Amino acid sequence: MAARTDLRDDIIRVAGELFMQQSYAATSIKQIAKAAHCTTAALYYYFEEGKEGILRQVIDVAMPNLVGYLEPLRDVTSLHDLVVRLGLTLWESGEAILQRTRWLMVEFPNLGEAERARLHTTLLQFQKRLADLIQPFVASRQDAEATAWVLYSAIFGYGQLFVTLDLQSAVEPPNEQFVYALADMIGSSGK
Amino acid sequence: MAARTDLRDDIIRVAGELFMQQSYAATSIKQIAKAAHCTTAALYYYFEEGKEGILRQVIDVAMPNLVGYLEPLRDVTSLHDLVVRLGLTLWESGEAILQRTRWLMVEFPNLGEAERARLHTTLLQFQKRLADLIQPFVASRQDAEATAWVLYSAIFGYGQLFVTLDLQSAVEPPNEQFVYALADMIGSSGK
DNA sequence: GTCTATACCCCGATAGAC
DNA sequence: GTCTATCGGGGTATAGAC
Repeated sequence: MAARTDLRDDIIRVAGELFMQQSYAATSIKQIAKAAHCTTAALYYYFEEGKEGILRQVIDVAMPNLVGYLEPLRDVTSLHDLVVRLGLTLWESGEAILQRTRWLMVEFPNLGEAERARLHTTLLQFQKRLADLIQPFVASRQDAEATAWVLYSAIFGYGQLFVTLDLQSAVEPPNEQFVYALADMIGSSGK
Repeated sequence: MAARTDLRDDIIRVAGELFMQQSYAATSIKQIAKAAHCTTAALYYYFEEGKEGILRQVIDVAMPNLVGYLEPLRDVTSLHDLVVRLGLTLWESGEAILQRTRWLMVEFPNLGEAERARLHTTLLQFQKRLADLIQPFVASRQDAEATAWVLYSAIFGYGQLFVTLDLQSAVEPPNEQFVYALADMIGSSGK
């Protein structure tokens, strides 16, 4: 670890880790200061609004860039292909996203209007982009939108059940069966 | 409100409400005492383990009885029928369940081994029961199980997106389109 | 910019009166 | 059974030295 050049960034980083592990309410500024190797007074130098100011910065950084996961899927050749590749991609690299989404869900009641609006925009962008990818394989835009919601909900719900609620520790997670079953269903609904 | 006959039940009830609104960590026993119209000393009379003891009782009460929602669906005549009726049923009366599930998700890191195991059992029972209902309409038990996971994940994820993350305040929720799109996909995968 | 020292409050918990 | 009174500790936040 190099000599500290930017304490402010360190604070946001370690505060983010603590918030996600323990929730905002359960994390004290003394903990944050200790983890960032400074004192609470230093926190107040960078964040005049105190703990809430830190939270706002952490939320900014935590907003998931879901749309990025869809870029590599622009060349899919069928609905079945799309679902399978999206499922496998998310399964490989989606734990970080799930973590952050879980956290945003936990803190949702603490979020201000502006942050809620940003989160909604992010979620809706993903659904629209997903509908764009689905559109070539279905009859209408309305079908594409509805199919996108189903796909989104299923993947999201599966992640919440098996990762966030840790069902994967209780039963062997049916990852492949799930993805292929979903792909069969969605794929067979195309034109 | 009648004269208090059972302070203990009152404590569990109001503590549950506070925990679900604010999370366990953010709720103090002084708040609980005030809401239950008693002092903190009285809490310790009923709950020797203090705040954690109260949490355990609240969790007991909060465990969602998901399986109950499936009882009225024993006479479905097709997969399509099953999905539509389950979707509509949950949409009518499922907010309370979603609330409690959201809360269990928030508190999951605080849960002990025993509570986690009970939660997992509850979730898995629902999936098995769902697979039982699906089985007559598909080729194998394995298909029924996989379909049950897809259905469960989709409904669960949809609820989390639109209710817990309050997407319903940002866009008109596509409830009917969603249910019928899901029913078409799952229904067309039967035998 | 970062620290020491401290103010003031609410936290969870308990002893002992009634 | 329920209360009053209180303890020790950790919470957020700040003033002022360096």
